[in-house]
Amino acid sequence: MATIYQVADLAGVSLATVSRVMNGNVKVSDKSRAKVQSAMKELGYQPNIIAQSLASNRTNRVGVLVSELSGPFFSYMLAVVESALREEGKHAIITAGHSDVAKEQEGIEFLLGCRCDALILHIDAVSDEYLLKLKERKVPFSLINHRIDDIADCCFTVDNEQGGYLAAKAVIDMGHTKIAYISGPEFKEDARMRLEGHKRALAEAGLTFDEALHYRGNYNEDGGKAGFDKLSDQRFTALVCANDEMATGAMYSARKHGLDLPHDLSIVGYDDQVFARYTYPTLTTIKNPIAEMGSMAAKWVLKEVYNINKSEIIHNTFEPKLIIRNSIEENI
Amino acid sequence: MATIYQVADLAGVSLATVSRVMNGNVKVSDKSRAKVQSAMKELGYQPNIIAQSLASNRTNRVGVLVSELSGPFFSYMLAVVESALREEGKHAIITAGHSDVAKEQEGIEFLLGCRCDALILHIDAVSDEYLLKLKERKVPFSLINHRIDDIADCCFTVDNEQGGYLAAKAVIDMGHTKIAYISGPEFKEDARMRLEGHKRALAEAGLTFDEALHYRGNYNEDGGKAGFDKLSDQRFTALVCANDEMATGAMYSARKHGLDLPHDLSIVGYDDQVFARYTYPTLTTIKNPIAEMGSMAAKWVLKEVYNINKSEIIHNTFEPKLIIRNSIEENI
DNA sequence: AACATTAATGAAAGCGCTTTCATTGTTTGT
DNA sequence: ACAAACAATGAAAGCGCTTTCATTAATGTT
Repeated sequence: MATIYQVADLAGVSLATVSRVMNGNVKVSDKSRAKVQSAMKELGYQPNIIAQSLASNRTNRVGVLVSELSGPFFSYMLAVVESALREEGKHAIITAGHSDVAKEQEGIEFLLGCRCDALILHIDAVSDEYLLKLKERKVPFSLINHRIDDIADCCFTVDNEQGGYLAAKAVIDMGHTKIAYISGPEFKEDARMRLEGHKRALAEAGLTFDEALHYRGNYNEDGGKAGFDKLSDQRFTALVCANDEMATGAMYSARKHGLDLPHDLSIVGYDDQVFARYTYPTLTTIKNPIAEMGSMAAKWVLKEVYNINKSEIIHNTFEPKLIIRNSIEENI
Repeated sequence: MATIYQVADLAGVSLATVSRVMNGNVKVSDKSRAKVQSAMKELGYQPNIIAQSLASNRTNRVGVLVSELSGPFFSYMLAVVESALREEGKHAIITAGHSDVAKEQEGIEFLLGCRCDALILHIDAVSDEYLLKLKERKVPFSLINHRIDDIADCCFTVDNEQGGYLAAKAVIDMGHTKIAYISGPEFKEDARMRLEGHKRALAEAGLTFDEALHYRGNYNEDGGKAGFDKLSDQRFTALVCANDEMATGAMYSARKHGLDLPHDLSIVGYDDQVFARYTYPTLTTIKNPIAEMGSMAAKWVLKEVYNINKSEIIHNTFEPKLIIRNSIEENI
């Protein structure tokens, strides 16, 4: 593998000049540049990025931490982030936090240990204090799906409250008034916000939120099943779930209880997982703009850390969208 | 950030000794080791892995190329690979090949440019010659889901022929004799092998493979729809699809044609995608041991490239498994 | 034509490690 | 007690770049 010395030799210039040609931030005469470039081509020269990193104190690595690597949700975001970074010659180092404080911190330390220039974090568990302390260390990072007011400019969030609102409104608009809700775990910010939005939609329609029609789930399919079982002695014509997994669980239980879906019960999910198109009936749900958020977080890093596309306009909040399928019906 | 010099100073030894303590491959007296370790702790020393890479010519990076980052299939494998590597302090650099020759080559070159110590490749399009030439360059790599005889020891494949066989056998065992097949794209090795297995099962049962009951699909949902539409003028009681997407497409079309599933038609998929549990009826399918393969590929790299767990036994072929759900029924 | 600027270049230090090789100090055998 | 062998250590070179600083060449000014 050719080194910069060999290029310099062949081109008849010093290695400093070769370096300048590569980096392009200092003037080099056209003649020298031409000589260097042809020497590079002749040798098939590829700079050693490790040496570049050491000398420049820039690794061109961006650490990405998501809750799970597997699962359609995060992997889609990863795909977007990776390609945006790669386009600019940056490498994504990815890892998973598994929604656990210790593992998330360990993941962050791991990425820091990799000497990443910046991090893109989708965290669930780690505390705001930890993150604020992290901000004081030198590594820049952005936050996906989590907002801390003091550092709002690097936070990219979707309006979960609005999503919760849209989900409830979908069935309200179809004339439902007895609406049950299976919420996500209290400790998750998005779960709390979705519930807020749900309540707002009810209030706006002049309906009261009834705790008897509320079950606190865990975001898993089981939670949906358990939720429906628990709620089944109540009367309601629509059921809104805080995510798609729980919605499918609820569908399962509802059918077990002999309900004809969607006729006897309208169900709404949240997230627009891939399988939402395959459930029976196909699931009406809320789609979060994951790709857009990932892409924006990548742009933020590119802009703030690498000074690429300085003119790019960064926005921090994203709107969820209602996806109507067959799991809801007019209430007659 | 503390450097090795500061540790050496504080410990009162040379930096060579500190380095030896870190790497642990050369004898150091207990006294020195203790001094060094306490100095490290005191300074909160973390070695600069970039400098280590440069000096040792080892980056501890493993490049991983998959067809798609998004989608449950690969992301699950990624998750397994990443955690296996991370456990040994190696970093996964991931990228996607999008089943396209140029993009796959570009991805490989990108990973090579990252100075990865090894690659784990899930390729669809690139030619065997290219890979064999790659083998001659110095970067070791392993292949997932693709076998080249000359370098079989680094290839990790699932027996797709057997999978095709199992899928067909599932409906044969239920008494079906008129069995249609929607295959995957010819250029994909796994698609060809699944078809082979399908034929073998038919032959074994004394049934003849009828080209009129065969549609060449594209592995997408559309392909499944188109396939069923095309086949619908034929008579058959079971339909085997070369993947789950096409199976759901076929289900959709079948229902449009007024069939009652699974009563009027038994359907089998392949891959056991997450959504297979959510289709209606839930999909009988073939599960590939993706996680096992990913894990084994990671172990191979660890063993061959990093000399970790030398005693680990590597095996190269994996068996698919039939997952029975509700989309098939006895033929009466 | 003599001088002041500016532009382009090269020499060399340094990034933080690993590893070779020479040099100590220590043990063993006789 | 003394040479021979060995174990532990340190000095220093080197990995392939970037970047500062000094130097030389080119250009402009009067």
